[in-house]
Amino acid sequence: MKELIERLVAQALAALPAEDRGSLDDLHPEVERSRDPAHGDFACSIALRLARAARTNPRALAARIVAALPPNPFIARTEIAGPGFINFFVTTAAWQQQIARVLETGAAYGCSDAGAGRRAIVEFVSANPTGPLHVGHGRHAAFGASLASLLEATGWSVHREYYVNDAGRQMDILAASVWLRYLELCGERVEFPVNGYRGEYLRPIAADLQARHGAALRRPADQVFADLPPDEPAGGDRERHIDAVIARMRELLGAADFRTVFDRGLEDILADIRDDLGGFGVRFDRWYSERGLADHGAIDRALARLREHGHVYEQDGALWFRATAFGDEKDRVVVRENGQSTYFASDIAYHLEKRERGFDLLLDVLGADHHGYVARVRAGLIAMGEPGESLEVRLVQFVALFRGGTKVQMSTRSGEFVTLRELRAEVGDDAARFFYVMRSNDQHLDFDLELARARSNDNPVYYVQYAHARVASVLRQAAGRGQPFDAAVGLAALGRLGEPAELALMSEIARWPEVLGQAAALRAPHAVVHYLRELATAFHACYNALPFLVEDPALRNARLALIVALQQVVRNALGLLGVTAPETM
RNA sequence: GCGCCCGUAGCUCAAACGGAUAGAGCACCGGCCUUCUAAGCCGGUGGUUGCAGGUUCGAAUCCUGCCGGGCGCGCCA
Repeated sequence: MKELIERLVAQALAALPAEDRGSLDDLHPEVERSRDPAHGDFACSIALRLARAARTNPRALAARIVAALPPNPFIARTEIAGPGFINFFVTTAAWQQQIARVLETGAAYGCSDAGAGRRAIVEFVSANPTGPLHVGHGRHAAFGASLASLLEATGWSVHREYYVNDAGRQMDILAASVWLRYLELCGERVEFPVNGYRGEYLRPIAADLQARHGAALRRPADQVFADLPPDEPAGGDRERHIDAVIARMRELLGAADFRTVFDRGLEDILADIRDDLGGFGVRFDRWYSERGLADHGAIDRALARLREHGHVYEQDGALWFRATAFGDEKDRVVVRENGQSTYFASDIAYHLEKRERGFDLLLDVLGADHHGYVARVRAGLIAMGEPGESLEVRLVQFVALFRGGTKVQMSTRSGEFVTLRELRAEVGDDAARFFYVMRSNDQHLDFDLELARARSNDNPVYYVQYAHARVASVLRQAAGRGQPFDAAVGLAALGRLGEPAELALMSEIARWPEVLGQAAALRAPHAVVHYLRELATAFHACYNALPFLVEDPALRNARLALIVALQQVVRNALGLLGVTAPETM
């Protein structure tokens, strides 16, 4: 409906003399839902906007636009109100035909081709494979997955990717940690480094290693720790100590066996993450290896591009990228004095590689603590001759868990409730997916565990799912009475729908394409959650106000068509959020 | 110190590009089940949008300055 009115206004504008259109020819006729029913169903403020540029009276301009409006059977009337708003009153038939449209288009109702087939790569989660996902990653997963679905539903070609940080020091520390746990299993006495990964999850991985390789990777503990710089508890430095442990491990095992341990840790943890996310309904098209980046020469290509464009220089033995020339606050090292490329070099290489793969939109979902990284990577892209706007970053704020009124402390040490897996087990996947995207991604999220698991009317997930199940229940009742829903009869009798509660529900149903389009454009899955609540409210109100299973077959099937349409929209919207739509509750 | 994000009802949060009287949920108060699931509905109380200025027909939204909270400022990853 909104789209229709926008088209009508656009046509009216095109018919106006140039001086009325002002200089803003590209101005989109912005039609929005009226807040106040007295202002009609839709309102357009175009006259107010144009009046400034055209230096005319907005109300007079509005009158000229209205006069130029092509007649349309779905527009009952228009009026000019306030400073120059054009209010549109829609006919009942306009709402009714939306119901027919829902039944015709089904799962596609609400979808659009706004993205025009452009290719987007959505990178999200990308947590280091050094341990299980925690509740913060869960929010990234839920947000990223919903965002990807939103884009797909609005005509984008979407590729979902997880960047696996399988290189670098953190992974070496993981390998050393796995190995030390393995040595313990073999019977060695190990003083576990303060800076190692101390989580219990490494023990099964060490056991896996032992099952596969027996004692082949065992080395005496005194050899391992002989003459190492002391760890922190012994008055030393934790960083130097762990690095020395890693170096010793390499020395004692040799490159090949070091890699064996390293890969065991990486693969086991990655398998766990994959399984966790899969169970959470979050899937990726590709798990992109950071190591592969270097292997395929992507880093070299990126550096070559920077050189070509003359944006690097040498200083203090290192190679620097002139980031300041592209809006960053300081220049960045890309190749260290020791010849190794930096993490930043990998980052820009990865993003260049995304462009090489043909993506128009590089959408990164990152933790809020990574905001400093955005300007840098964009600078890199521009310097390499790629459009800076192709990179779009959405930051996800932190999650605080609450049980009842009290905050759940989330330190790794306390061993309390930290993993996504535990959260899923406690509240269920539906509630978790829903709650994670309930708030705008740039707001801190207070996740109320008790509310999420509550099987009560306070719980918004149940409230929405219940609307879906309730329709299913009504349909079962109808069938049980020997009067199953007859869509043909219902569609033919849509003209019978006109009660206030029915109109309100039809209007909400008609809003879904608007909500979906806007949620995708604004990258705002939370808008879908808010809509779902309002939609469910309109349905529950209708349920209480009117009986559906009435004697008159025409009216009965018309009402059933209405609630079947409602059910379809609830299913479509929940589906985008990765939440199930149950038949019974 | 510099930079980014945030500050809206008692609580948790909405409000695209500046639009009409700032909206929901929870909590609180009062009603509605012999009838399709009360996991529901209806009504009510509740606001100087952190503070002070500015821009204009119009500001929660844009600009400036302050106050409060979070995060970032490595040849770490």
